Amino acid sequence: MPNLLSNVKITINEKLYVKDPETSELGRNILKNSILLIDEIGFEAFTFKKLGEKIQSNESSIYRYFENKHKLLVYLSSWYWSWIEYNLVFATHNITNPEEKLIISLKIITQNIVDDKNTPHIDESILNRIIISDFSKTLLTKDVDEENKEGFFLVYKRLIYRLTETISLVNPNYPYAKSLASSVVQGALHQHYLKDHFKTITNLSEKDCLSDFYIDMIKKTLL
Amino acid sequence: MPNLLSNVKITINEKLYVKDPETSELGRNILKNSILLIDEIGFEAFTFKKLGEKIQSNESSIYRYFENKHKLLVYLSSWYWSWIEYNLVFATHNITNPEEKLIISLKIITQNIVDDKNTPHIDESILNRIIISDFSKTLLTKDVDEENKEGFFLVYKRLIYRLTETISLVNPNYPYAKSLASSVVQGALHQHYLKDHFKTITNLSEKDCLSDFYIDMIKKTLL
DNA sequence: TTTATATTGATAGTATTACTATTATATTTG
DNA sequence: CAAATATAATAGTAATACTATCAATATAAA
Repeated sequence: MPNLLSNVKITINEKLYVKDPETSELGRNILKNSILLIDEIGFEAFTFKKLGEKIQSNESSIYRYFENKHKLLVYLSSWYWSWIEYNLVFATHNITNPEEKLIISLKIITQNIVDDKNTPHIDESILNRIIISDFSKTLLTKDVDEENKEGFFLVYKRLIYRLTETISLVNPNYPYAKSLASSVVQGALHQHYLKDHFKTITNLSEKDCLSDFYIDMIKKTLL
Repeated sequence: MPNLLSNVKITINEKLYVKDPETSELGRNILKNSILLIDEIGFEAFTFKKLGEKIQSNESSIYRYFENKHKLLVYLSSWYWSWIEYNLVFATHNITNPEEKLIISLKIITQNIVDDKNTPHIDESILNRIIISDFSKTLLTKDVDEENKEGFFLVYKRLIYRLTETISLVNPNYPYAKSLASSVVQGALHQHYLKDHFKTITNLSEKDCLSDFYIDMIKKTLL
């Protein structure tokens, strides 16, 4: 029985691409292999020329899909957050108890990601590593405000709105719901990064689960 | 009466520079104006050539102080975190009540920064803006592990150790002291960034104080 | 005071990046 | 089959991120 996601196409802001990469073989190849190559050599060293070599295609062909690597990264990020949002909405659907809904949401947001076989050209577990290392870079630029106006970060913000609402459902009087929600989403990525590169300043390790930290913190903060 | 800091020279890891910029007029000029220029045009657009033009010096002269702009940013970050650490140690000195010490620490870490007149060539309030926008970029590279081994991030980690200890003093049984400490230090920068660019996903605004959010959260979490 | 040494400035040069433009060649569609 | 579209190949430009060399100048040591 296929998961619902196999019938749901994730829609991305049109301003992020020149030509929709989901509509052609080359486009999907660009998505798939850009994820692999960014993970392999890092976003700074990643270029369209190297990607072209990897997929045996031409640099100029890739430029017909994406204006530059920054927009490709924003595209991949939007894709990722849409996928997380889908999982969140799906997992919390019909859950009426606010506390339970919040705990499920926190788990979805903080969990280790495994590949979703319904999306053959996207490996979510690798994409997750890219998000952990590189998502911040999409926000931390001189053009944020313009790009934000263009809607580049809508999906990300919508995820945070959802979490904010769930927080407010649990405790309507808590005055920092938005800050708490954005702290969790961004902080979870950060803790995963620390786990891999700065083990001395995190309690998270391979074996244990990040949601324990956040569930404990948020329960105490809200109740 | 001069502040103690006017007599304390902030020492930076020697591997971060080719020639110590604090030892010459040109070096101090590089520090001062790199802060201004990065703030002005953003770290991505910042180049040694442009900095050379700004200070009426030569690109090649700047390379004699710093290998590349990444190391300059790590240098500036180390400087910033040293300065914060100094303020923290100074402000919590002789405070024996753990809770009080924690609250003072949180205020130092989350506060809005104003220029410290004891350091004429560094404008801390501008440097703070750079740290908010660009500090993450020093950590999120393919070379983190190597650079971490070289001690590039020691000052930052030491600040987090200090906060961790203070947290453990308040509640020795709390199991996530390290993650909580690193979340606060990193999260505070993030909330400041949201305040300036993503007002809809934070409760922080110009008029109110970020420490309220963190003090509330940490008190509830620890007690 | 001369000499040695270190510092800075000016210029040139290289490899790579981040593109744009053009033309040729496939492939698909009407 | 003709027309339109997508891709590949090549070339070219401006900027970046350096390195190397050499001259000019300042400073310190003999």
